[in-house]
Amino acid sequence: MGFAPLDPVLHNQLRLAIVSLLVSVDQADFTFLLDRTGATRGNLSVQLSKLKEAGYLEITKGYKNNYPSTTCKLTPAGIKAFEVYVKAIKEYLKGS
Amino acid sequence: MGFAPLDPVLHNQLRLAIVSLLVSVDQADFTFLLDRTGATRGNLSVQLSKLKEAGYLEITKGYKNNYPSTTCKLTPAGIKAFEVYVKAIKEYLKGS
DNA sequence: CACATTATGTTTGCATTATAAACAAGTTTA
DNA sequence: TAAACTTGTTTATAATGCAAACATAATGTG
Repeated sequence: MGFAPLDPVLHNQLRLAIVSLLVSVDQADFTFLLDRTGATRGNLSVQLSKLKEAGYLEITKGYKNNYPSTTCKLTPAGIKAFEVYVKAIKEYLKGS
Repeated sequence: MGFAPLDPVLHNQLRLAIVSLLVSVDQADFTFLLDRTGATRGNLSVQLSKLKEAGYLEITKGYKNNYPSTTCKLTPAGIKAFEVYVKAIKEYLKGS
């Protein structure tokens, strides 16, 4: 039993944190993710775009209290990818 | 409870696989790691060097059947780092 | 009203990383 | 001896990560 490949989209600290959060809360806006992950805005913006481009999340832009607000939600593909990733990486953690 | 940072030395597919293997078998040579990880020689060589440079493993060069043989073994720091990494990444996998 | 400050993100630029191709050095086989 | 195999290292470059700089609009403040 070799090591399963790790989805490169998810094998990144910030993107993994984002997806991990979204799996739990189902939906979240930019500011929430910013707060929970501790990332910079720039990095968060970039990584959200990559997750979107991968088809793992859906981004909806709207307004909240007159301010722009970006809302993120995992797609079914995103949820599935997370599950696959979790299963795969657990193989690597044996021996722990 | 935020997300703990993930040791960048270990947060790499090949290096993690190497360390994971070494935690189990205690000691292994280049060819064994090559076979088990499926990596290319070049990549394996580079990543072993990085693990060594990080102080996570000790490399001993010798001969086996007249051929050069590189033997790898985790240092205590390497073992500790793996444990810390495992604990840290498990936080990200909640919701699975 | 004018001007600073806050809120929310995006784009850009540079340093780091990952990885395979090319190279090296020696051994076995025919 | 020449070809092929074994064991690894170095190098070149493409991809990635990340924060600084930029952009835009709303809100306070004097």
